[in-house]
Amino acid sequence: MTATNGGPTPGSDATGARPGAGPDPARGDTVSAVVRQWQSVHPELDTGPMEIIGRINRCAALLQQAEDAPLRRAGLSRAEFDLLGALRRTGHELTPGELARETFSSGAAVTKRLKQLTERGLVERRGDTRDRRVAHVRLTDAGRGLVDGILPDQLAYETAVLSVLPPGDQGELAGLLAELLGRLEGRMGALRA
Amino acid sequence: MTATNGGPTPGSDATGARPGAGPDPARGDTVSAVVRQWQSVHPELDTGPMEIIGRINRCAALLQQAEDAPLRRAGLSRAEFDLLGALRRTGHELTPGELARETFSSGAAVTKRLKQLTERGLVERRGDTRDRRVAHVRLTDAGRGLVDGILPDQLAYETAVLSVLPPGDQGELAGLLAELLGRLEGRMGALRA
DNA sequence: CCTCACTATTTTACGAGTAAAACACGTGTT
DNA sequence: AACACGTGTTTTACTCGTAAAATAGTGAGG
Repeated sequence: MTATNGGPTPGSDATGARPGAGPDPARGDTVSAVVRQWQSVHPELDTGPMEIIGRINRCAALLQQAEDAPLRRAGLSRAEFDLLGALRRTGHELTPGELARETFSSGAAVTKRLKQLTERGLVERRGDTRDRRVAHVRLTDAGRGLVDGILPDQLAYETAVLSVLPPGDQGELAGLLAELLGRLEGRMGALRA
Repeated sequence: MTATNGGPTPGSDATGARPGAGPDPARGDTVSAVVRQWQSVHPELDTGPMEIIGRINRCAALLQQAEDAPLRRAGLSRAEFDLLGALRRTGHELTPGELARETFSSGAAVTKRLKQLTERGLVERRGDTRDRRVAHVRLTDAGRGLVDGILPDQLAYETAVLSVLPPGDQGELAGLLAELLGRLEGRMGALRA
């Protein structure tokens, strides 16, 4: 997964939405339609969680689809971009293990991506001199150039997509998501510990 | 996609988070740390979109991981549950094509899932009498029982996970997500049309 | 009736991720 | 020194999803 996104496969909703029928902008989103269906079948259930979780999942799916456009133009998947981005933003070499943690993916996935990115000349590896188990990965000049070239486009694209919401709402949304995410991450950390 | 990250597979964040270091509950979420890193490398860029898209992606990844627990106990993947749920909440038979649209997945994926679910005795199919190309799928009694048995657990689990946010914030978040999703879906629909 | 164009569904080939096993090395202990 | 154990990375076997091709069937023209 990309550092930023981490979506399971795109498009799984807790609720299951109705894309078939064209969305009616005046009546709300597809998730609210699904929730109404459930309510009419099981009126006794509290469908509150679907209104948040279903929408987060659906938004993630839609945003990802839209968002990948500038990346794909550069021939990169989101996962690959996240890996390169982790190297770029930390500014120093990272080991495969660190990259896996940084991009929320398995070590095996990182191994495969590094293989491809190395073949494409975007990253280089060198072995650690003290501990020969570990490798150190860094961006090549081409890799750094690619990231720096794509990032502005990517951000501009995302800005455009999000511009359907007024800036005030964007700030509020970012704040609420930060609160939710912070507490979820704390809780997960607590479970692990 | 994500402005920052773009992880397609589960867990991709627009920003690329730092799970390696334990999250510090007091200092914010992993996404804000990633955004700070980007800012220090490229101070001229507007990283605003990452604060929303990165967090949505990351939340989706975390919630899905947590959320799937009750499902897996019943031996169902999220995708399978979505398919069964679509049949349950609409209350009538659906064709494979309708199921694909309803669950936001490809027809091929639906074909595979139907095969498995049919073998497990959770759904049944019958051919249309007029148009022999189309099939009609319905839940068996076992399938309906399974969905009705799981759904309350699933919702209770989701309620517990979301309880890290006070109810007022939950409502606000649901509202903002509904607005975003409604407009995104409208825009996508407009692009298609 | 035959054929062309279109639609619904399934099949095929393949890409990408994961978990678990396999490797390859350090490190502490005796 | 030798061994057991832990850790970093890669390999293996497998699942699942997709895109595109193949299959099957309808319906309008001619």
